[in-house]
Amino acid sequence: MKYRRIPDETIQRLPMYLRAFSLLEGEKELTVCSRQLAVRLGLNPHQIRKDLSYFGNFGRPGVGYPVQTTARRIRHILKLDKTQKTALVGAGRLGTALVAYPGFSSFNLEIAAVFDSDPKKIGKKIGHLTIESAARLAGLKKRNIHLAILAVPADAAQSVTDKLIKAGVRGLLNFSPGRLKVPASVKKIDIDLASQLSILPYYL
Amino acid sequence: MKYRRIPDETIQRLPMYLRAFSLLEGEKELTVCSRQLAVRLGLNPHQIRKDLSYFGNFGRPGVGYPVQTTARRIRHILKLDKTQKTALVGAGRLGTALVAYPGFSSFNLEIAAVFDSDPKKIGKKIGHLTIESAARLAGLKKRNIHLAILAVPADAAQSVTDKLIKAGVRGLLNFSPGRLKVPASVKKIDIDLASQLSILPYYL
DNA sequence: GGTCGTTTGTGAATGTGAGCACAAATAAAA
DNA sequence: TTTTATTTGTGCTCACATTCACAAACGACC
Ligand SMILES: NC(=O)c1ccc[n+]([C@@H]2O[C@H](COP(=O)([O-])OP(=O)(O)OC[C@H]3O[C@@H](n4cnc5c(N)ncnc54)[C@H](O)[C@@H]3O)[C@@H](O)[C@H]2O)c1
Ligand SMILES: NC(=O)c1ccc[n+]([C@@H]2O[C@H](COP(=O)([O-])OP(=O)(O)OC[C@H]3O[C@@H](n4cnc5c(N)ncnc54)[C@H](O)[C@@H]3O)[C@@H](O)[C@H]2O)c1
Repeated sequence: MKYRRIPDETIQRLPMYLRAFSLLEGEKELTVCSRQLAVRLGLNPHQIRKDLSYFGNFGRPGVGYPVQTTARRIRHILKLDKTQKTALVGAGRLGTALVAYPGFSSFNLEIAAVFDSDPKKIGKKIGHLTIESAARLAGLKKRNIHLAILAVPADAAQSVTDKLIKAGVRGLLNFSPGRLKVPASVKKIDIDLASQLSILPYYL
Repeated sequence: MKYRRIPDETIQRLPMYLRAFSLLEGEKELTVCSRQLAVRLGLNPHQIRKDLSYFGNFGRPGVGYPVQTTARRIRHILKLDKTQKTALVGAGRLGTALVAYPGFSSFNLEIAAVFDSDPKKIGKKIGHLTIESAARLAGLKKRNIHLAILAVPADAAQSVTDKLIKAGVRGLLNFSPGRLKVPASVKKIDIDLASQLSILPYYL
């Protein structure tokens, strides 16, 4: 396999593939071909083959993809073969919903720390985690946490982000609306729920 | 202006433009040029001009875009000039966070009904809304609600979706993971938070 | 060992969005 | 009125993701 630039779009589809392979793993399937997988996921078999081929030869012609091996390799590519700890900042309505969500663990993702600035919330338990003061954000590097979820009000988002980056965070999932400035070395994903919902009426 | 197909990407950027224009409206600005707007939004002035030009001539050369008029026209395009009622199905952790979120109203979006299947929840108040039985979904058409947010567990998602569509819903914001089958006449937007978070470690 | 049906991997073709350059339009100044 | 400084709108080009087509690889069966 020659080197080719890997499209961001391909990376974005990997979790979907991983979810499918994990499911097949549970069903004790040994192999799966791109056609079956495409039906399951509602997309094009060519796309799946090309996506996977960026990372080397996963499958065997005439057979398909070995379920267990491929699942493992995708986990490795996404660095999900080790549990990835994530910090959550903002223990508000959205934040508490996210902490309680069990669906992250199947990807080996773990919310390992929760921060808030509200003195009334600090020290309270949220699941098995204790809400910490935002002043303690600087300690994230020592705790080996390099990812963060941002669920604070928009006007606090930039200052919290700056602190997070200073604390060594290099991946950010941002729920607050409005632009957030981050250096190029930090990967940021924005989820603007109001904007997403605003799109729907257009298609009515 | 000649007819050109409008890219989905353009539509997806319109809420962002609308938010910026609404803000400028509040600041009593009369006009804004694509360059200023681009700085604010962190993107390319050419892109903004091209996007807006799909919908006719918004701006005046040498001056820029009239703030109020343009805000109004974008609202009209997105059909946000009238309040758009939305149903929420699944009054769980995520659902309650969404109902309480005040950020939808600035787009003229309103969560106008909440449904759940849990008898213990039905009848309870959530904000100023009363949680209704999922059996009452069929009444959505009469209540003029054509949009829905899906915040139910994955295994209930498809059956609820089918009911929603039967009830006349034509736009869907789906938070449950896994593929959801909908007819082509229905616009569906998937938000898979676990997948999004799974992408971050790759870039570490 | 040879043939046949199946499935992968990948170079090439296609389609589409983003970026660019410039002409036309506008306002303000000369 | 003419000139100059801006800024829009848009055809064109470029970059890139998706789709296609086919050769090579593989297993099964004879
Ligand atoms: N709730 C939703 O459904 C929803 C939907 C879309 C977007 N959002 C966005 O998500 C973010 C959070 O929303 P929410 O509804 O949970 O808000 P919320 O007000 O319920 O919670 C925000 C929390 O952040 C904490 N906080 C404020 N400043 C802080 C700081 N500097 N450091 C640490 N913590 C701080 C507050 O104490 C509070 O607990 C907002 O930006 C909002 O726009 C929320
Ligand atoms: N909580 C999160 O932060 C989060 C994150 C990512 C994705 N999600 C997804 O969002 C969805 C909801 O998550 P949640 O954490 O709020 O779950 P939850 O279990 O807290 O809430 C689900 C609600 O749906 C109701 N419900 C179940 N079946 C129903 C039916 N047939 N009709 C109507 N209501 C029904 C339940 O009674 C419950 O109140 C899930 O699909 C989940 O995967 C949630």
